[in-house]
This record gives sequence, C-alpha cells and structure tokens, in this order.
Amino acid sequence: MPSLDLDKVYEPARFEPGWADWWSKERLFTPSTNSDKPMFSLVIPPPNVTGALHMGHMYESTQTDITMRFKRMQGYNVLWLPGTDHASIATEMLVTRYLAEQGIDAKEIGREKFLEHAWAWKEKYGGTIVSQLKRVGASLDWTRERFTMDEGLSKAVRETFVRLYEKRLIYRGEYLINWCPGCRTAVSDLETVYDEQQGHLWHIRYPVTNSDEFVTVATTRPETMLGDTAVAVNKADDRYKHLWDKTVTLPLVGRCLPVICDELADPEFGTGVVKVTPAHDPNDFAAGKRNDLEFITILDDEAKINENGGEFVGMDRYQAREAVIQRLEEQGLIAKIEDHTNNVGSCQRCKSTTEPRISTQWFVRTKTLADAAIRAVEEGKTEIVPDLWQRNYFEWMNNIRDWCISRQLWWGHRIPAWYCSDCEEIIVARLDPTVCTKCGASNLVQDDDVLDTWFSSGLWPFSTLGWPEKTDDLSTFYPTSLLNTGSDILFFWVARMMMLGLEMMGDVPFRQVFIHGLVRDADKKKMSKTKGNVIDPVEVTEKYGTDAVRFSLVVAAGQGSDVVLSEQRISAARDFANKIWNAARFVFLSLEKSNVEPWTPENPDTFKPQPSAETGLVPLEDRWIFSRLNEVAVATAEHTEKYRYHEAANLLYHFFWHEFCDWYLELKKISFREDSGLTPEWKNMLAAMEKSLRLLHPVMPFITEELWQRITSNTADRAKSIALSTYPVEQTGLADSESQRNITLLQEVITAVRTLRATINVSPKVSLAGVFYSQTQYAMSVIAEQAMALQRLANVSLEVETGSAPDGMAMHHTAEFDLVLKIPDGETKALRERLTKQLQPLTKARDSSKQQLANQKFLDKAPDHIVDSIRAKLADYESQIEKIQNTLTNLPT
RNA sequence: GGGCGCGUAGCUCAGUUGGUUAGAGUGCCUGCUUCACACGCAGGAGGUCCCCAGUUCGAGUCUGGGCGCGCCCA
Repeated sequence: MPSLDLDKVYEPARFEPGWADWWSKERLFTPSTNSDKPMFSLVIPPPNVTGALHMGHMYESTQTDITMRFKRMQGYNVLWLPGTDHASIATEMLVTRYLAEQGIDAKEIGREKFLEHAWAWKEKYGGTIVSQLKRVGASLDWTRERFTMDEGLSKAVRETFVRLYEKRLIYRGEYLINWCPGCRTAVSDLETVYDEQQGHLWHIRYPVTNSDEFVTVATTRPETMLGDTAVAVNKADDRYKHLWDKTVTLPLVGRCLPVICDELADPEFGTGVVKVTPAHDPNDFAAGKRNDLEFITILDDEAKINENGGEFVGMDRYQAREAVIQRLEEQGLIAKIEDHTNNVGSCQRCKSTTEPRISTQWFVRTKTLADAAIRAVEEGKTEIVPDLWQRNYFEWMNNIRDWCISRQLWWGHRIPAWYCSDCEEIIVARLDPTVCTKCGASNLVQDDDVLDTWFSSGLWPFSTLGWPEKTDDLSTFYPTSLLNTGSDILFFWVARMMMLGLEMMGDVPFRQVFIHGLVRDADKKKMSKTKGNVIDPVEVTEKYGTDAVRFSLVVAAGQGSDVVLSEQRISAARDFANKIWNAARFVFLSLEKSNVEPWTPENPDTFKPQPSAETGLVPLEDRWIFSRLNEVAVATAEHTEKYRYHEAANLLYHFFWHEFCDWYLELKKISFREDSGLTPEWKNMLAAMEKSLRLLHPVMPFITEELWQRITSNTADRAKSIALSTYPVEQTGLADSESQRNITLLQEVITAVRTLRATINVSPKVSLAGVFYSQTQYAMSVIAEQAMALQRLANVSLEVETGSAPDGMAMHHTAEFDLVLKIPDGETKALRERLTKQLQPLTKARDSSKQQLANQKFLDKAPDHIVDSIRAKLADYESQIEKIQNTLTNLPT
C-alpha cells in the first residue's frame, strides 16, 4: 500500500518522472484495433527531428493531452500518434555544419556518404524532443512512433508522387521560383517571408535607338538591368505613344530592347516606363510570357553575376549593384535617386534574401486539389475551430498557386524520376527502373533533387497508419477525429493534408481542426531565442512541476487566443498544485487520526452521499458538495468537448480551492472524531475527494495519479491508473438545489460576521455573540442547525429570532436576514464609516430603479418580469437604506 | 493596398437572447506562526467597460464613424 505520509510541501520532481516512465512502460496509451468502443484519433504535428521542446510544443501538447485523457476516461478507444519529421533544409544545414566542425566537407564526400552521416546524426541526436515529450507525460502511443523517412512513410511518398504524376497533377518545368542562395535550393512561396526594407528607387535613362531622346525607367534593383529584354509603357498612357514602335538601347550592355505596351507599366508609379527583366522578377516574368520576350538569366545559384553580365561577371548581387550604379553615373545615365521602401523576400530557414530565378523544378498542380479541399470544409466534412480561421483557409485556398516541391538537397525523399540519356524520356515509377520504358536503353539517371518536407508531412495522417498498405490501423483510425495545431502552419501543413488526404484517401484527414494561439512572454512579445525571452519548458517543469506548467498554459488562454506566460503565472499554478497536495495531506493525516484505512466506492459513479448514523440524515455539506461535483463534471466536460480549456481549468481551480477546500473541508473538520472508524461521513468525504481528483486528472495528470493511487489503494477492482478510470458524468439524484441555497446562506452569514469583525477590529480569537433575524423559515433553521459551523468558522454564537432586527440595531442587512452583533464600546467609528460607505451604491441603485419605474414608456414596453424584478429591487434597496440609516442614528458616537 | 481580429480593475482575461450595485485570477494594502497548506488564512482598496453619435423604455453587450493595437495576404 502506498504511504499516506505526504511531504509537507508539494515536490513534483519526486514523483513525476516515475509516473511518466510507468505510463509509457505499461503502454497505458496504446489503443486496440478491434475495440467496440467509439474511436478518437489524432496525429501529433510532427516536430522537427533537429528540435527541442519549446513552450509552443508544450502548450499544444498540453491541450491535446487534456482532450486525449478526457476522451480516454470517457471510454473512447483513443489513439494519439507521435513522431517527427525529417526537416530537409534544417537538418541538412545542421549536419553540414556538424561535419564541417570535424573537418569534413559535405560536397566533397558526396551524396551517399553524406546521407550515412546524416542518419547517424539523426540516431544520435534526433531523439531529444521525443524524450522530452515522454517526460512531460504526453499520453502518446509510443508503440506507434513514426518518422517521415521511415520505410513505410517513404513508400507512401513515392506512391503519392507516382499517382499524382500519372494524373498529371505533378509536372516538371522551367518557371520562375524563389531561390535561396544561402541554402542553394528552390523554396516554396510559403517558405519565403516578406519584410519591408529601406531601399532606393533609381531612375535610369535609356537612350531611344536612333534618336536623341531618352526614356527614364525607375527600378529598385538596378543590377537586374543586365537581364532586361524590354521596356514597357502603358497603352493608356498618352505620354509615351510615340515610342510604341521604337526600340531602346540597354546601357552598359548595348542590347536592343523593344518598347512594349503592357499593363506591367503603371502610369502612376515612377516615370510610367518600366524596365522588364523576365528572368528575375515575378511580374516581369508574366509580362515576358505575355509578350514572348527573351528570358536572360544573369545570376548563378549563389546569386553572383554569371557570364551574361559582361564586365560584372563574378560579382555578388550587391557588389554588382554598386558597380552598375557607378558605371551609369559615369555615363550620366542616373536621372534621380529616391528613398523607397520595398518588400524583400527572405528564406524562412536561413534568412538570406531570396532571389526570383528561372529554373527547372517539379510542381504540384493545386487547382483541382484545392477545390476539393474547399468543398470539404464548406460541406462540413472538416470543421475548423475557431471558425474565424475558416475564412483564412478559404481565402488562401481560393488564391492558391502551384506548389514547387523539388529541393536541391540530399536529405529527404529523392524524387522518383529518371531521365534516359539516350532518348530523354522521363520515367516516374514505383520501383526503380533499370531500362528506359521508351527506347530500352539502360542509361538512366535519377533526378538529383529531393521533395519538400511538407510533401511527406502532407501524408502524415494516413502514412503513419500504414498507407499505402491496407492496414487495420488505417481502417480503424482514419479519418482522424481532430488535429490540434498553430495558425502558422494552417497553409503549410493543414491545407496540404486536406488536399493530399482527399486525393489519396478519398476522405478528409480529420473531422475537426482546432487552431490554438501562440505563447507569448509577460509583455505579450513572441518568445524567441534572439530576444532572450524564452521560458524553457523543461527547466520550469523541473522547477515547478509539469502539472503547474500545464495549468498555467491552459488557464491563461481563451479559445484560440494567445497565452501570456511568465514564471509568476507558473508559480501561481504551482501554488494550486500545492493546495491540492495539502488538501490530500490533510485528508490522509485525518484518516490516520481517525484510525481509518483509505476507502473509495467500488462504483464511484453511482455512489451517493450516505446519511449520518446519529441523525439519519445526509450532512448538509455532503449533499452540497456532491451536487456541486455533479454540476462541475457536466460543465468541465462541455468545456473540454468544445476546446474551451481555460474555462474548464478556471472552473476546476475555483471549485477545488474556493469550494472544496475553503468550505467543504472546513465544514468537514467539525465532524471529525479520533478513532471514529469508517463512518458514513468519512465515506462521503473520501468519495468526494476521489471524484475531484478524476475531474482534475486531464489537466493535472501527475499529482492526481500520485494521490489517486493512494486514496484508492484498498479499493477492489479499481482501474490500474487514474488515466484509465472514468470521467465523472452527471448522476441522477445528486442535484440538490436546497443544499446549495442553504450553504450559500451559511457562507453569507459567516462572511458577514468576519467582515464586521475586521471592521470593528476584533481579533478572530475573541468570541462574538449576536442575533440572527429572519422572516424566512429555512434561513432560521439553517442558522440554528449550523451553530457549530458558525462557531468554528466565524467564532460567533447567534441566537435566532423571527422577524427584523429592532430599529437601529442591525449591522448587516440582506433581503433575507438582519444581523446584530454585540460589539465592544468605542469600536463603532469604523462601523459607522463602513455603513456610510455602503449607503452610496445603494442610494445610487435606488434612485435609478425609482427613475426607471417612473418612466411610463418603460412600464409600457418592458416585459412584466423585468418590471416586477425592478420593483422588488427597489423595495429591497429602500429597506436596506432605511435599516442602515437607523443603525447609523442609533450608533453611539 | 486587401482581409480578419482585439480595446472591460495596475496586469491577464470572463461577461449567454440587450435587463441587479459589471466579475475572476494575479498584483497591491491591512491583520493573522487558527493543530493540511505563509506555495497559506481572513478582510480590503481598485472600473468614464477606448472615444463620439445612433437604435431602444433600457447599451459593456446591437449599428455607424473615429482613435489605438495585433495578425494574415499582396
């Protein structure tokens, strides 16, 4: 039997790692594939294999874990599937740097050797985040852990690529893409982030061929002029009509450029004439296609000027800019330089400024896939929560562009395309081909590139379940029930899973998507390593306990809104855990004193509070707490169901601290007797405690497991773990509004006495006496019956009298009762002040009610019950005011 | 430039279909070594619900405009 002797202070580090190990060793979270229970499944957004747990992961996994534990306790067959993704660019960068530190040049050793090193690196360092997730107790099924480059998942990638290629949804071609000169690979539109930068607008004069005239073009990137193949004017712009059939001579290069009419030229911007560089700007590229212009590439893969740049060859783009300007200045061709802010794209990964560049890449044709993904959400097959994100999703899907999926890297899924050196046939195949399907030659070369990591992540909800094989997991758990993720990857990932899931599986990947907010610091700033404002979840977990970190995260965040986190808040959550701990400690210490073994009901969900042996009645506090437990169970279930985690957490906090501890346990103390044995009162309290722990479990799994194991240690047929026990449900027969009303009255009277005591400055040690006046039968009997409680919690003894207090005597009034306390002489000054102060809001309320009732329109138009309630209120205000005024008149000064 | 969201106590946030004297946590102040907990107990102070107009018998809540802040897309 576990010890009942708890440490005085909650020290989570003593028990959390043990439970985390035990949960995963016992495989408590491995679901069955042939269960008749309803299913609830979810895949983890696979963290980057190079990564370590940050607060964002912690927040996300806490929310998900709450839902998983909740569903499991509700009796669902729950799968929460863990894994990591291979993060092509990030891992390749890391491994390259790691090798360089050991004096190994990645390019020199070649692809095969590099990949060996990369795998070795992954085996050695790739498990960090996985072990951290285990430590924080995320109830993942570790038997199903996956990695995007596992054999099965790689097969899924290949199958998808081939199928999409066969359906012409994947194509290869030469297009303008975003090129990262740092990573030396293509990146997708989404991986390019735009930022405003201070730059200039250079006005350059281009001579009109066979004329003395110049046209002035404005550009933010003068060095790209080396690749100009036209200048454009707008057809509607009368200023330049005379140029339509002319050509201009490109300075420094001497090329003859046609003047074209194209919408690219905005008469309002700059001079209205624009240079066209089709190979280095997206808008110019489109204009180049429209006008059948020449595409001249002037930058190489490091963004240096190539052989097309004449005298500037070999310079990097910024050097070249200076040199070009200098040369133009020399020739008097710079007309003007203006300041200008422009949007500059940079690589999400390495922050280098990206370069629009023409290159041959593979693309996914997204239009039809996106249409299906839009329809699925419109038809409600997948619901996005909170629904404001749905609009964002539609917006993006409707404006989607083809997705560049090839990357010039080694670490990743190599594109399954082979090129025949003899006939130039492209072969895309499920199995590696040995001969050309067209000409039979065996001279085949595989494409060098790998696929975008998001391509394999896009298959995650089904590739992890065994697809393309027909597995039990797939038929049991797909479509998954929920996806919980951040808004930052709504397009990167969620949208792509929707498209690929619908296309490959014929059904949506998940029924619901819940989008959570970001974790921010106390000043609402994003946490980032460069700002130095990160709170390391592992560190604070060790210091305050996982449960405290979890609680602080969910209690602070409204649905979908950001979390403002600080150590102070985590520490406040730790205080709550300490409160739970000490409540249990109190219960266990009392058990020992009463000489009682731990006990909980064998069927806790049908247990009803027992009548006391002496009175034959169920004690008021027991009726009340079970009635409240019923309500709290219903409310927390509903909040959790709707992903309103903060409301569930808030409610549990308030219930446990300010109802269970402040009132229930305090009232219970009165009935303790040494050596009482297992009385009905004891059973009621133990059952209430056990039920409270189960309600708290999804949010605070460790402390509840630790305490639950002890409190249930003698109970036959109990679950192995609180995680496998049941979530309390609404129980018929427990609702008890009478007990709630009675407790509320008792609380009001006790609080009133305490307040008066504080006002007149009488120590809690001094007993007070007084009279409780009421016209209400139930109120009188409650106060009479609860004499012990009043004694213990307010140190007061009250006589109970029918009616109102004599004029000028009452010190506290409500609609239901008057309270008179005998107070020492000379202590009336503070009381006078207090009562005077109370008059202000009452007078204000009375006046506004009076005014309202004097308003004929209000009487005519407002519903009767509102008018009646205002009348009742007015009467109440007036009586209270009168009583206070009387008391003030009578108080000795 | 287009779209979306947010302004309520010092701070972080609740506030149902419009209807009491607008709530909670935290922080602050006062008192308390009350035999579970000072990571605690008890009490208290603290609000022009961003501003202006409108609808209404009645607006924190609905409508319009303004100001301030944030996010996404171009």
